[in-house]
Amino acid sequence: MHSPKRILFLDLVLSIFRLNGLLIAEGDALTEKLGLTHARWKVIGAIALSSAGLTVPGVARVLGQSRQAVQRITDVMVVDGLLAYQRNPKHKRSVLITLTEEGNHVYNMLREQQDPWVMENTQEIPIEELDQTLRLIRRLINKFDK
Amino acid sequence: MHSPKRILFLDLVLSIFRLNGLLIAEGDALTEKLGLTHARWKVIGAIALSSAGLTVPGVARVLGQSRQAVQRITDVMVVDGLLAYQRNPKHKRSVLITLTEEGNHVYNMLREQQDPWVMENTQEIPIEELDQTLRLIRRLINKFDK
DNA sequence: AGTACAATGACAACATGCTGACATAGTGAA
DNA sequence: TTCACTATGTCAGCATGTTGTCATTGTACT
Repeated sequence: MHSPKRILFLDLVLSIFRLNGLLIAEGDALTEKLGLTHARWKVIGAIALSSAGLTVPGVARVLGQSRQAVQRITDVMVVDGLLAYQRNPKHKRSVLITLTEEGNHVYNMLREQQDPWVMENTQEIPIEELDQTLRLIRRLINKFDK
Repeated sequence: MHSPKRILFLDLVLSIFRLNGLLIAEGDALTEKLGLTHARWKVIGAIALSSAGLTVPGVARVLGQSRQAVQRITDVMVVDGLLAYQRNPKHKRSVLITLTEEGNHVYNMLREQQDPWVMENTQEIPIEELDQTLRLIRRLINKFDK
């Protein structure tokens, strides 16, 4: 009952919770000067990693959040001039989200903060370990995302 | 600058965010019948696992959260009869949190739900992979937890 | 084409996290 | 003992997440 695997898995779950909180704090500290928050950092990051355009529900799916939560954030970011909604050729109502000029500028500044942060926190970690961890995380995501 | 490692790491960060949300949803679904939420079973788990008594700020430190957030949850759980505050011999103001009889019962039922859930979600995953992933996650936690 | 079902936007209610601020209790050093 | 500093409880404001609901748009099947 108290198998090593059970302990290991529960430990992993709690660690995910913990790391999530710490990453949010890191993201907030990192982007404080840019007027960003972790919620906005997440949205910008998701959009930046997507080659094709993303809609609001699309960002929500990437982040594993409700579309309403994302919509609230993007609406504010549009008002703030960081994002813009563009006509979606594939959907009349569901617009595509794009970075405005200012949004791009902020994103570049975000990158300037983010790059040394990434460097600092991955330099002693072999790329193979990152890759293997990401694969397991994704495996779990697929398990629960149904 | 868009190095593979950078992309990999940012992808990992976003995946952590996503898995965190999914795990919370899993936990909520798992404990729905017990009248618990993820915030509450985190607190119950922390208290149940502590041999010595825990204060509110103590729970906060274990979970890596603000004491105010924990205080709000425990106050409600005391009203609901799951927790009780006990005089703390070491501190006049900061009381100890204990599980009531009902709280203990709920914790045991939580375990009964949790065990098969863990079994179901780890049976095809080699223990070595879990272990390796947990080690990397912890490595990151230690990096950020200062 | 028509129709049932899914996806989306919009709004609301609520849960949970954070920080800030203030008063009080506890601790340790002079 | 006294005093500065820390820890705690408490209250408030706010950011961000969830679910629920409803109207509307898209999609797929007959």
